[in-house]
Amino acid sequence: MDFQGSQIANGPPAEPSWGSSRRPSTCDGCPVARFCLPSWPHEGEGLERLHIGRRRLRQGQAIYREGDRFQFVYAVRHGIFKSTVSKNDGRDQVVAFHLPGERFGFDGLADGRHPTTATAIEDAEACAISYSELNEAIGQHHAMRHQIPAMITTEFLRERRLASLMAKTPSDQRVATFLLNLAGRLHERGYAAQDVQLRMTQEDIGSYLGTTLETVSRCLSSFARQGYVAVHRRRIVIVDPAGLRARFGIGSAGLA
Amino acid sequence: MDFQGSQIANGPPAEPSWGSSRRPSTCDGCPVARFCLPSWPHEGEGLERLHIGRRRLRQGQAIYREGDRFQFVYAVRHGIFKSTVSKNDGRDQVVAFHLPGERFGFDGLADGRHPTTATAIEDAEACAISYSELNEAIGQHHAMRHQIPAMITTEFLRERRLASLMAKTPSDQRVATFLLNLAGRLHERGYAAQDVQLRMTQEDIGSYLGTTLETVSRCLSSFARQGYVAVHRRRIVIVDPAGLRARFGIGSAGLA
DNA sequence: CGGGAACTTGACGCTTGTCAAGACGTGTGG
DNA sequence: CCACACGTCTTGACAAGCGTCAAGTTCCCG
Repeated sequence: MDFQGSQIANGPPAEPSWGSSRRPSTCDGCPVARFCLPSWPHEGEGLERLHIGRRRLRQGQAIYREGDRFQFVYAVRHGIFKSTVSKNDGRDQVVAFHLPGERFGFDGLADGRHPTTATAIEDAEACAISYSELNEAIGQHHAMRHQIPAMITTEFLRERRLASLMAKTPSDQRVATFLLNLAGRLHERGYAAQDVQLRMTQEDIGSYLGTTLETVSRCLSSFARQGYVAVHRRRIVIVDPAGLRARFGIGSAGLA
Repeated sequence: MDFQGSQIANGPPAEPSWGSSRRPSTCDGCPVARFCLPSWPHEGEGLERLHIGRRRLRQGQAIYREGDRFQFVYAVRHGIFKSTVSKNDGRDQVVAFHLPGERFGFDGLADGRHPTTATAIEDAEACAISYSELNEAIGQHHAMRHQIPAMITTEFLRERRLASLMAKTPSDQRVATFLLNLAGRLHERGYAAQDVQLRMTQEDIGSYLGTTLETVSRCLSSFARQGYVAVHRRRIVIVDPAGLRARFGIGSAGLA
């Protein structure tokens, strides 16, 4: 059973029927709208006038690059994106993964330029929302005055947890936390909770977790030997999530 | 020469005379207003109606704690604050230091509760700004629709740089980056660029950098042996900032 | 079927965390 | 005013975790 199969067997529920078309029309029928939209005002807020562009990207293509002018914020429609910064030794450092329904690109707000490069790690699609239009909506719709800052903060707190995770934490615990968190986020999105298909390379994971691909590989092998998981290339079945959690003292809140 | 002395000799310039009292009256005569206020609208935006409370704290006192309801955002008037999260092993992890003129507390926006504890690491004073009032101002004043999100983003990007710094970076480079960045931030605020008085313990620094106090101490000793700095207890004179920067390939942008 | 990317596994050595002892400065109480 | 205690920092020795290098395997895609 590959990822496609898994998606069909245990994929996102059928799209809810929104009834009206109060939302941007592009969002009707979007399978992840319930993750992307909930923090937005729903009813008659005029949000349907927002222009939402679709961006289709092939594996490895960047949606914006470090230094690009900030114009849009993005929401993942399908596929997975990574945000990277190039370090002074020339190599890229992964600072975040973006799953379907998650938003990214806010980092450009600080000074009008993106400090990161956002790349599709597989064929993917994202919605581009003009920030200036979104900004106008803030003035017109009371509810959004709080929603936008909350949205930004939510996305950034994910990174603070990463920074906190990497401080003085053994690498096996980092990998375990990463794995359980990824499974949790995918589960929220309707995928099997214990059946994770990694879409990123171990090099990306290592970069994200501040370690090397060899260490990631060794940790996964070790988890498999101890019976916590079963690994078949990029497909990972978490046989004993509770045990893994207990082994490393990981609460259900983890890295996001 | 202690920190007080240094402050007098090379302290913040005399307070600018703002002329009008368009700003919140509390901000008149605030020595760090030019760092705290610039991203706010200045002229006739009605901001003078904001209620800004002063909070005086003694060393070690917390201004808010993990789990507290989010009501205010804060600006440092003087002194230094740290933000910490308690890890599952019971120990605290420092996630940020807040210098005079910097703002903190936005992390409560995501879900209405602060995920961190903010503590004064020395006798300090902060301004508390009601978030709901600030939020109202967004609706009324066009310029602020962008300023608030930009402010939030700026403060959070500082943490991303930390996360990025800690990934696969040797500890001496972390300490060097921390030192140069702290010196830079203090310099912007009118203090001597090469004369840093650490207000935090080495344990705090170690926690912040994901290492131990012993390693921090060893790095500082090593820098001193190599002639980059001169260390007298908590006072650090950066004798050769360019050399230190070059030694570790640190650009002028660093950890914030 | 061939080539390359991604992954696995082993061996070795350095970095750094841990434990421990001692020095220094500061505050407190007799 | 001195003595003591405590917090903070320094330094050393040792061990372990993990990064690096290297060789080999599997899988995917052309």
